[in-house]
Amino acid sequence: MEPMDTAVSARSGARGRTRRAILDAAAVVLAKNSGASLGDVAAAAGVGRTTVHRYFAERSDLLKALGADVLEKVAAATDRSRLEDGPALAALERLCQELFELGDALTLVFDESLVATWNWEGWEEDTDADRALARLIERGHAEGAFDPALDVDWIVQTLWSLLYVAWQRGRTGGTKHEALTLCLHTLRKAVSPAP
Amino acid sequence: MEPMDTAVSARSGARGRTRRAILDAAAVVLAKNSGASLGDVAAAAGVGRTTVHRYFAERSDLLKALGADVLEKVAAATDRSRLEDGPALAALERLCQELFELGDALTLVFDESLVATWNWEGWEEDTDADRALARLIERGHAEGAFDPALDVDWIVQTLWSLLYVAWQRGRTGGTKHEALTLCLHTLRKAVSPAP
DNA sequence: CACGAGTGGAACACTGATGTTCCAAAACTG
DNA sequence: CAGTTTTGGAACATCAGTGTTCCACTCGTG
Repeated sequence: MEPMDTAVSARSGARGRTRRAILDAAAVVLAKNSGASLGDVAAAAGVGRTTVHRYFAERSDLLKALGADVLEKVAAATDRSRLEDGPALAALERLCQELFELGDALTLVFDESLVATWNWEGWEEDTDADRALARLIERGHAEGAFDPALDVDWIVQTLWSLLYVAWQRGRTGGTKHEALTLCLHTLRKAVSPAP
Repeated sequence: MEPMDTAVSARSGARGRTRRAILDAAAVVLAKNSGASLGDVAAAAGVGRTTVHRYFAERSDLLKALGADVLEKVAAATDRSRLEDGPALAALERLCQELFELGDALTLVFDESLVATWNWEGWEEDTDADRALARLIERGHAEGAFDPALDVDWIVQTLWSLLYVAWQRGRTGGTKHEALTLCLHTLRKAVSPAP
């Protein structure tokens, strides 16, 4: 009855739930202010500051776990998108929709000072998700569905930045659905070959 | 003997130069890590920490001045772009080129925790530059040069995010010129009406 | 219901950044 | 070159965040 499979597994009921609460709260709080204190995170999670330290000894441990958590979510979203299926453009749009659901988590990927934390820890090597996306884009290029003037890296970065902007928009002004529509619409035109 | 005319004026030779050095260094350092210490900024500017305090009493004063400085630069870039002249798309591309030259300064605009600092200080009301850009986009809509599905705010945000991504690319990988080309190419397709 | 796991809060030492003061050295100005 | 301006650095008090320990409380689960 011990999951303990890969890196981060669901602990026994009570602990697992608290851990999640802290991680989720941290994502929300740190997305707004990457310099927020652990006290802020604790408050947002509805737990005591001591409890946070009980789960993550040091601040950097929390940040590292948060990074791993985001990575896991991205991996799951990528998986669900089945990037190998159907037309490349449609697959990219599926991925976009899935990633959009990650919410504040995707904001973290954009934070320089946050990413720097887990940058010097054997990271930076591409994940499976990164590779899958790269393969999709190459396929799109081969199929003539993607603009050949835009290299893989540029399309990846553009995708993320449009997601970021769309998420910010949903946070302040209009509907999330409307924001996603704009994002997809813009992305489609951006990656399609010039007419 | 008191300049103090408008907001930020050029002080007497020596002082003005030091002030600029600090402001420029702050832009570079804070762009990379918004939580950098004043000591870091001082070191990057090649001045003593005391000197920084001499020009900006509190940290928030430096941040505020930095914000004003960026705004000023954006205003100047907008001005140079002459947004009222010629086709809307061409004008937007001119603006894009000018803003790209701002370098690290444009990264600051993207930093949530930085913007938050000067957000609660009577800011947020649109500047002249904001209005000029909004007018340009509306003109583009009227001329049929811009996609009617994209509202003003979305186009503005997209412009800034593409600039951000392009600048990051220039910082790590390829040429600045190459990055700008990709940025312009993508922006053009993104804002043009769907075929 | 009883017992242990899980928790919150107070108290503490410690660290790094901040902001201030003072003074001697350097830089600029006339 | 004399006099003022500007500067760097040392020393200092202060403060907020961090990380630790301890103890009493309250869950939930058997």
